[in-house]
Amino acid sequence: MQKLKSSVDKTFALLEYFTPQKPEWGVTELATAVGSNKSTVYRFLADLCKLDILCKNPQSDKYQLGLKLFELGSRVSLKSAFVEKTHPELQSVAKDITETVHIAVLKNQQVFYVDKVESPQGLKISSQIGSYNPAYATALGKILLAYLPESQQRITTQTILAEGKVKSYTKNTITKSRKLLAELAKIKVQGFAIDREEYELGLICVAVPILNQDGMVIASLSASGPANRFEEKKVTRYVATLKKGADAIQNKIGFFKP
Amino acid sequence: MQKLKSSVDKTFALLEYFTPQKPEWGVTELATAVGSNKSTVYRFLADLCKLDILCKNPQSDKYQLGLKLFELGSRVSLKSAFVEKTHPELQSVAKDITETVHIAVLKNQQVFYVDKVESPQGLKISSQIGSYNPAYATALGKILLAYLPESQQRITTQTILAEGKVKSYTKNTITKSRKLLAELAKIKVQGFAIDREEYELGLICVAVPILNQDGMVIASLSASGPANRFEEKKVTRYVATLKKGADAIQNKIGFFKP
DNA sequence: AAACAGCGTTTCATTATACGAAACACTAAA
DNA sequence: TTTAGTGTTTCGTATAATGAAACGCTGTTT
Repeated sequence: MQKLKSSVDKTFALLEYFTPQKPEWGVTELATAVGSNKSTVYRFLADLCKLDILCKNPQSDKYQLGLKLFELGSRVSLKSAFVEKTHPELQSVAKDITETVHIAVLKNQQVFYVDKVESPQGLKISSQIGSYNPAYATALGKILLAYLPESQQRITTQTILAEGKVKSYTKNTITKSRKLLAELAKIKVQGFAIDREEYELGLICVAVPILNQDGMVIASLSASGPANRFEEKKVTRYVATLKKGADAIQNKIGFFKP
Repeated sequence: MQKLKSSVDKTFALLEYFTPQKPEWGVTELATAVGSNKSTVYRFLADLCKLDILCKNPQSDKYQLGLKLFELGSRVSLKSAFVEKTHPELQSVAKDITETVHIAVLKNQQVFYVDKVESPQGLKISSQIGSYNPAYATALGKILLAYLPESQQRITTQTILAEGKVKSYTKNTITKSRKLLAELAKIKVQGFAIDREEYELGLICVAVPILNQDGMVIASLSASGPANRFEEKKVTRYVATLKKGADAIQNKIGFFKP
């Protein structure tokens, strides 16, 4: 704490100590933990308490995170804050692969496109941020399904493939429950998903998962383009690049709980 | 801002300006809004940005609340210990009733909104998690007051309705102490509270209590929407659904210290 | 093309405020 | 009663926050 210059830094450095593992702190113990003076820490805690950023647990008489922080946290616009963090990574992946890169989440059991960086090449897929695509017919979607907790996976795939709702977009589209579950199992083993013209003829897409600290899938990252540009050896390279990108994103937003 | 002494105060005074109504601020406009110097505000924003408490929207090039704040908000025990458990129940109640569902607690003698699930219908009330509303003018608040221990109830209602503090939000708002106490007694007998346009014209809200194992009220659960959708017979059904939800929540949280 | 206006950002001398050692006020145990 | 552990307050000193002004940039107007 002594090396930090601004009060803003010091304030949030203190708040960082209030973790789920150690949610309550007394003045003295926190002061020794941060290596700072008792009265300095006391003033910070008292100030933060006045603002409800912290509050005192009456039982233990120690400080803990307060309701104001809860309020401020609820105000954060996740979409913009999230994209803000991940967009640069998409850019560097797209630059490396030179194909269009997407990041998507599962929403209403469909693939929801959160952000994209377009391929610099002339021939590229058209897609719309904020739009939906079927989960069973896209690499992004299959990743999101594959990494679902098993209990959820069964229910979700059954709902998705329910009679009358399935559509064969191409001759490659997976429409049978057994085939899809087998595909999902395979995807989880190999660590990436590939969509070989299952949604649109001539279009191939490779996707990898983005997991949080608890190993839960929170999003998927993909590269997609015309089939002729996705030979086997290139796919291997793309997957490696995508994984690096997914790692970088995980480190930036690792705590995120959907 | 000029009257605030500590940097902690100044920091959070600035953050307060980032509301759902105005989530983005430039340096100059925020400086004039708080009545402070441009460079001072700039330094605060830049510092907060470095910590991810704020971030810059690349489109507008303005500052907005960042992911770190979301993370800190998620760490508040209220959220980790309470909201995470109760949210699924809110969802199922909201799905059944198809109106916006809120859960709230009493804080500083006001209604504090802890969580919500919005109505799927187009016309719905706007509310902000983490914000406050007057207890005497809302169904959620009247429930929380009605189930207070008698000794506390007298003091609290008197404080709330003290001269000069009461506000008639609509012609239906209860502002007299005797009327409010009678209303609270009635609520406790019938087991639910209803706010018939007492806070906002056109808005009706029905609420039931959530009690802990000791029979103490710890929160209230409500459904609210436009008056025309809350006919008498529907209210009866809503109350039944809310009570089922409240029961489920009680079983999940068992013992909770408010 | 030049001048202007409006931003965000940087600089730097001034001064307000954050700092820490020590004292103080409790509480609980020895 | 003493001791040791809290949280809290005090006050002279040191440092970090401050604001006017300048800077650099962008887009618009003349």
